[in-house]
Amino acid sequence: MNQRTLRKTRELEWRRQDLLVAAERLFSEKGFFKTSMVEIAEAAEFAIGTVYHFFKSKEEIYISLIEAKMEELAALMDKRIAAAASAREKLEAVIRTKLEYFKRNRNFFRIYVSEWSGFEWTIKSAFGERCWKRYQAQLDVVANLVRLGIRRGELRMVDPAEAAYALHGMLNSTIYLWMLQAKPSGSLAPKAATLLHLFFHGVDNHAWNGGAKRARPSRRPAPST
Amino acid sequence: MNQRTLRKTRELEWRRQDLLVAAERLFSEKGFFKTSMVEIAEAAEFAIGTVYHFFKSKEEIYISLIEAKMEELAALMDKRIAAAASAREKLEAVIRTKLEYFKRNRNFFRIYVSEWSGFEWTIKSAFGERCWKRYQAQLDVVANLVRLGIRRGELRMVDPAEAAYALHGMLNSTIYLWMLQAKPSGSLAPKAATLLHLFFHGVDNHAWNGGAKRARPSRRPAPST
DNA sequence: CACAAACTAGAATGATGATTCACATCAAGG
DNA sequence: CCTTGATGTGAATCATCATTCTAGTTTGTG
Repeated sequence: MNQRTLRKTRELEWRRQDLLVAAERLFSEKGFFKTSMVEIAEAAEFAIGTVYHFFKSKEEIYISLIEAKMEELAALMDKRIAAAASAREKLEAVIRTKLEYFKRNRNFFRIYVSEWSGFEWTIKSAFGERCWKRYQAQLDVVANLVRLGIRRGELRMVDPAEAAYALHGMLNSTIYLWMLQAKPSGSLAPKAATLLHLFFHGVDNHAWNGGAKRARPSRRPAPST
Repeated sequence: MNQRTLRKTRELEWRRQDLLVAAERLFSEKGFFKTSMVEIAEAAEFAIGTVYHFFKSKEEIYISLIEAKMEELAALMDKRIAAAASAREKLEAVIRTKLEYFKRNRNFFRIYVSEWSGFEWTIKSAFGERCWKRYQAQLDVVANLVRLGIRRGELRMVDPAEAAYALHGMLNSTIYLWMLQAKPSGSLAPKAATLLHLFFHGVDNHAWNGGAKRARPSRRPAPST
C-alpha cells in the first residue's frame, strides 16, 4: 500500500511536470498574457478542470516554472563556482554555466529575460516577490565573486554590484544574439571565451599607438560578422 | 484662417502628446496588458471615445510612443556620434547619450527594456515589426562603430556584433541598477566613466602577478559596494 | 442666429479567457 | 455488484476590457 501511494505521487508529479513543460513552451512563445489556460491544457493533453487540480491559477504555473528553473540554474552555478579556485575561474564558471544552461533551456531564456525587469508587470503577489528575490540573489553571488577577486588582487577596483550587473547584461545580450542566429548548432565554448576575455580585458587594443595622424593599423583591417 | 488652422493642429498635437505622456507613465508602471484604455483616458483627462479619435487602438498608442522615443534617442545619438572623432570617443558618446537619455526618460526605460526581447509578445502587427527594426538598427550602429575602431586599430579584433550586444546589455543593466537606487540624485557622469572603462579595459587587474602562493595584493584590499 | 464640422462623452456591445462546478470515470475494497 | 474516494471533464459563470456607436457640445462660418 505504501508502494501504491508512492507510485501515485510519483505519477502525479509526472503529470505536473508535463503541464509545466507544456506551459513553458507556450509562455516562451507567446508570453504570459497571450497564453490561455485552455491552450496550456490542450498542449498538455488535459482538460482545463484538471489543470486546476494541479495549480491554483495561471500565475502559479508561471511562477512554479520560473522558480524551478532558477533554482536549478542556481544550484548548478553554485556547484561550479565552488569547484573553481581563483576568482577569475569562478567568474568563468558563471559565464560558462549560464551559457550552457540556457543553451539547454532556450525556451526558458525568453521567459527569464522578459521577467528580468518586469515582475511587477506580469505578476503581483508574494509569489512574484519570491522570484524577484532569487534574481537579486543571483546577482549578489556574482557581485561577491567580484568582491573576492578585488580583495585577492585579481581584479582591479570596480564597484562589485556594477560589475555584476554589467556581466549579467552582457551575458543576456550575448545569449540573445546567439539565439537569434538560426540553429542549435551552438558554438558555445567560443562564446564563453570571447565573453570572458571581453569582461576581463575589454575591447581596447592595448598595442595601439594613440591615433596620431601617421598611425596605421599594424596589419590588415578586421573581420566582420 | 491659416492662422486658425495652424492653432488647431497645434492644439491637436498637444492633446495627442498629453495622451502619450499619460500612456507612457501607465505602461511603464503596469505594462501593456495591465493598462486599460479607460485608465489611459482618465489619466489624460479624456473620455474613452476621445482617445479613439487620436489613436486607432491601444497598440497604436503603444507603438507611437516607442517609435517617437526611439527616434528621438537615435537622432540624439547620431548627432553625438558624428561630433566625435575617434571610434573610442564615438563609443563614449553612445554610452553617455544613452545614460543621459534614460536619465531623462525613466518611464520609457521600463518599456524599452521590456520590449527588447519581447515584441512578439506584446504586439504582432507590422507596427511592431517596424519598432523591432529600429532596435536592430541601433545595435547595428554600434556594431559599425566597433568595426570602425578595429579598422583604425583602436580596438582589438572582436566580433563587432557581439561587442555591440555586450555593450547594449551592459548599458541596460547598469541603467536598471541605477534606477533601482532610489532618487533621481543621478550620478551620471561617473557611471558613464566606469562603464566606458569597463567596456574598454575590463575588470582585470593588469598589475597582478598571477596568484602564486606568495602573491599578495600590492596594497590594501578593496572597497565594497 | 442657423448650420456644419470638429470634438467630447460615456453607455452599450462583444470577445476573450480565467476560474468554478456539477457531473463522469476509474480503481480498489468489500 | 455496489460504494467510495480520487481523478478527469468541459460547459457555464463571471469579469474584464477593447472597441463602437449614438448623442451632446463647442467652434467656426455665412
